Amino acid sequence: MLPEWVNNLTTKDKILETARMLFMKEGLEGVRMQMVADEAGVNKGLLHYYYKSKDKLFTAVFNKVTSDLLKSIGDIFDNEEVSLEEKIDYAVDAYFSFLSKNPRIPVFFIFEINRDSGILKRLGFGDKVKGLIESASHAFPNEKDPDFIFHFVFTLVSLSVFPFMVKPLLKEITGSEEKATTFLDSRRSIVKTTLKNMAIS
Amino acid sequence: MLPEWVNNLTTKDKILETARMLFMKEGLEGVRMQMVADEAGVNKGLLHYYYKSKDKLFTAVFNKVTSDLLKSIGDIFDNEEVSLEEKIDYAVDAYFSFLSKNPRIPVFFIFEINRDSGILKRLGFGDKVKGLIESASHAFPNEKDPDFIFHFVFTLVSLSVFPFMVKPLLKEITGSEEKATTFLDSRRSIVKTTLKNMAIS
DNA sequence: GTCTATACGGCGATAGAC
DNA sequence: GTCTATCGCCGTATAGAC
Repeated sequence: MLPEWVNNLTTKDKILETARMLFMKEGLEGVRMQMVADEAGVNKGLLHYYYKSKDKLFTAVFNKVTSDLLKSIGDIFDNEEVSLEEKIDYAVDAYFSFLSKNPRIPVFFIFEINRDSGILKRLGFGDKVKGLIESASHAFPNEKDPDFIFHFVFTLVSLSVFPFMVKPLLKEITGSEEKATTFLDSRRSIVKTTLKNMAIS
Repeated sequence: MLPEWVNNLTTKDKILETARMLFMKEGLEGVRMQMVADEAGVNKGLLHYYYKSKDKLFTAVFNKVTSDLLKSIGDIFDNEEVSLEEKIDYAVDAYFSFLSKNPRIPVFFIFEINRDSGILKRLGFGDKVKGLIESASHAFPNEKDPDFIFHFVFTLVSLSVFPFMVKPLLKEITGSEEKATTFLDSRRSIVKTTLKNMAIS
């Protein structure tokens, strides 16, 4: 159930990593401390020893996940000075690749910000995103206005994230996991084309 | 907290409607039977009298929500024989309007299908969606191939639904509920333009 | 149909031995 | 640091009066 590499971590990190996987799938209230202990192969008492309470453990997980998420968006614009077309190809590929490796992050994040609307303020997440948009704008020809940049990135994220979030439905419609994955991949070129159309208009 | 019209319902429906609102925000495990009873202004025993168990109540809610969701997609293509451009305008406006009235449905639905992957099969939801895509395809000039139709509808839904799901983040970034709503509205024309570009290519 | 009282289990959390 | 035992509460569900 757990990936191999988790076994090499310290007990504290092993707990955090296990909790991350469980919380991402089941949400805060769907997870039992006993589950985390069992999955991680450690004693339940240790969870409280290291993280004090379930809420604190959850917050630690949420922080980890959101920092991964922010970094992933930052990374996709972090490429050399090439043509706009190439930048778009690179960005879409990078984002799809991140989502393939972390398919649960978007649903988790979106569920949580809708359930507990204060969480973004507590983490100062709004400012971090603003900084990120700022730096993303450097990837574009500077004649474009800020509003356009924001809409452009927003479209990129919408089109890339949504297919991964509805993958269970795609699996049900297409009839198999493989066909759903194939469809996901066929979306990639649609996203690229759509963004290129948007950039030249 | 509850809308006025709920008071006119039978006790059974009052419970269902209250449960729907709570489950949509908090998820299955985040809701207490006592909460539902208190919000609905009825006795907790009645919840079991009418719905037997929490799980059964939840399933009743999920059924109600998904049938609303399916109907909303069906409706947006249910317009007269006008030009493709007008159809797109109509479809986007109709879908945005539905989402404004039911902003929580997408997050709820997506969270649930990812948490309990068997739920779609149990409800026969895949077939219902396939039938819907079929009927949606009649809204398009018949020279288009089925794959294109599917991608087109998928793009429409992706671009429309995503902004509503991240509204708490938009609120945090823009600084106020009103500005977030304004941004949501500015997305509407982007979605229309994007779809028109896609249709003519 | 509606309400009260209560049974029963599960869960988060702590104390304390090793 | 790790493990066992246990406390106390909370939540679902039921029994039974009205």
